[in-house]
Amino acid sequence: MTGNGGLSAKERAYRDTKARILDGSLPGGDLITEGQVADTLAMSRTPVREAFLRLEAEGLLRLFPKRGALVVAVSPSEVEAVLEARELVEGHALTKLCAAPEDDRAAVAAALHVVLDVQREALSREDEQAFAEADRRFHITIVESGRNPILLELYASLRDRQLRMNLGSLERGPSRPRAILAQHEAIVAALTAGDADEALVRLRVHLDATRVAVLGR
Amino acid sequence: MTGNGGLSAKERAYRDTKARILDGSLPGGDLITEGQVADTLAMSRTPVREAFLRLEAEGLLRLFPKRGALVVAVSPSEVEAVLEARELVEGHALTKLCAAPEDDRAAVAAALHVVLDVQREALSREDEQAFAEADRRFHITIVESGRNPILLELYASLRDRQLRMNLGSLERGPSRPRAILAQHEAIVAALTAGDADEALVRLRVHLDATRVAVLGR
DNA sequence: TCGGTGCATCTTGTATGCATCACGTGTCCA
DNA sequence: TGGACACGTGATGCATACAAGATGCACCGA
Repeated sequence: MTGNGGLSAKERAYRDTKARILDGSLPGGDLITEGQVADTLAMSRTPVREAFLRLEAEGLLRLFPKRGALVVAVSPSEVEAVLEARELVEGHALTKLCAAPEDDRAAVAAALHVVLDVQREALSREDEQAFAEADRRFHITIVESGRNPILLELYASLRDRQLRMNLGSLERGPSRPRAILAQHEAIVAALTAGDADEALVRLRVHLDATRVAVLGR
Repeated sequence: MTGNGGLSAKERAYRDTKARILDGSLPGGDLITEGQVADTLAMSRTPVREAFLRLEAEGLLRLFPKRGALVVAVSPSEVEAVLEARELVEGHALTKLCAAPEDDRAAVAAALHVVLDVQREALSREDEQAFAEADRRFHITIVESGRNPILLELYASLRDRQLRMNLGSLERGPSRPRAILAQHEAIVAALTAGDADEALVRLRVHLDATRVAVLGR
């Protein structure tokens, strides 16, 4: 054991850089270099380079040959694209679930109720971190129920971009978490009833609210 | 100009390896190494390494630390996942299109008719290559009409995997191209009529036929 | 003053060397 | 006979060195 926590240098470079992009300490539009990151993390450029390639594939960086790496800024059109893709993937999972045997639906609904309990508790404690994590868990649970690895992976990348979008979110008052929770509950209610159309409507309401919170329209 | 066609070594490694995976000369289950490919292409391991990482992200390779890279075999469940995702993405574009202004729909339909002409002509010449290219063009055109870069990129990766699936395709008789063409025509007809439900049905028929051709069921 | 040119500098692209790790094999001992 | 273990082999992981492109700026000439 090297004592570094078992993480490879590549993995450290990837996670650290990604975290800094997602939490906003590397703002969109910034031009960063392999050398900078390598120095910061006390490693050579090689693993950093591989991390950059991966981040480019995820759409968080844009690499310019011999120039550097641009932290991609979230544009309104990207927000729209992300939300459209999310609606498609999550909606598909919900539809599939409503057409599935009662037992499957009940199992997922039960899992979602657990997540909602956690989220409610986080809200009462005003623990933003835990609330966001539960939010993530909620949506992932829905998509996972679709049992399609390709769509699940796409969704993971969509959630990452969503995180960044939320940073510049306009609406950040205390009423928003409550609204989110209510929207989640409505989705689960429709799902429990096996009403696919209603579930899709509720999902759309939820994502529309997200768009308004992020874009202001 | 360096005379190498303007392609970086990384790009050559990526394209060459990908091509060899897609055309079957590197069959699924094979274990390849960075060194082999580097020697073959007369370059160092570094660019090959980056190509491997990219291919892993696309789901064509699976990297085993300190062991090598496994060319992933297409499993029946992957076929199902790809086709499900294709139906979702293409169907979404079709739905969107049917809800769009008449002019937009007509423009896409016109583009599709052009592609179909090419495909018909390829069929009459029995030019498999051209037929497959037109097939690709047909579906890409549909997805492009959705104007969502995220979904379009996902779709491109789906098509790549589809290519490999077709290699092991069971049904390869002369009747299959004709059937494909007819299915395409049916989709365009529904689209021209602006009938979203019908278009979705026709799409499903087409993809079901693909599944049967690949999996035999 | 203005536009072109050459250079300093910064960055990535690629090659190479070494350390490390995983696995197969053969040996030794109970 | 069978299992543990040391070791050889081959692969990757990472560091480092060097090559080459891109940029910005000082400098120069008209």
